[in-house]
Amino acid sequence: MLSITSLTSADGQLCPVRRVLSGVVGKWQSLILLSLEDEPQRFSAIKRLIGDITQRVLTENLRDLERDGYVTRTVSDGSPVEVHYALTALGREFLDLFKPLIGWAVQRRADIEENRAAYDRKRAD
Amino acid sequence: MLSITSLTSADGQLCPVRRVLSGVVGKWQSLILLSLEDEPQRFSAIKRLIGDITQRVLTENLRDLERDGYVTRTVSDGSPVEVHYALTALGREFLDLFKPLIGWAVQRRADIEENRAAYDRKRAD
DNA sequence: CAGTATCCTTTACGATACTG
DNA sequence: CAGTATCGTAAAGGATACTG
Repeated sequence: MLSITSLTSADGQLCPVRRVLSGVVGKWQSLILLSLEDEPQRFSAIKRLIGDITQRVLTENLRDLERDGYVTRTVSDGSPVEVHYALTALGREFLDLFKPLIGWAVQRRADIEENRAAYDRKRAD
Repeated sequence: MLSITSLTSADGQLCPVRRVLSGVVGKWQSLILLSLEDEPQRFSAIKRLIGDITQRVLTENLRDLERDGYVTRTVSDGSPVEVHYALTALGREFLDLFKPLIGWAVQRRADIEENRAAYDRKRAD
């Protein structure tokens, strides 16, 4: 049963399942995982692929993703160092479920924008 | 092609596709849509089903969901008024793609919590 | 009942400078 | 190169009181 009761919590904390989801569907996390889909990438490559993310925020998000087990972090000794990030099986599992959602957003984007515009036109009267 | 390039933007704005996703995978939106899955609900029923959401935030989120076309809002004349919210086809489409993600989070939750704990143990040395 | 209105706090994020 | 450290801002959300 995937009812809403499995996601609600009385106290001020997110229930564990919501905490899992919020750790991965946020503004940056899914984008970072997507940047690793084809092959492992170095820190600077991820940053370049995403474009509009600051170093600080990327570091922060990568740490959280590593902590939860979505990516691995590998440091090669040398100077300057190279740090490679790669998807784990868990990260790939998530991506496989999330990508259909991206496809849907691409398909439906125009409809949603039209809905929004229509709603705003009505309210403007 | 569902590459990352379809989601990145050079300027400070979210690209349109990311804007769509951010409007629906946030902290409350998916939960609200889930509360409407079986049948339309009144405002107070949604609030009760979710539990930890304030009236202000629920109102705000419902408006945005209505604006984008995920839910309809129907006011019955009477006193006091009854307001019913219901899923649209668009809202249902989203839920159909999002629910597998919830199922996955339920399955994987324990693993992820263990990853987190293991990571924190390492860092504690 | 279904909201508004106000105020306040927290969290995420951006910008920038610095470092092994 | 891959971060850390600091500072500042803006948006989301919580608490509470009020209303047609």
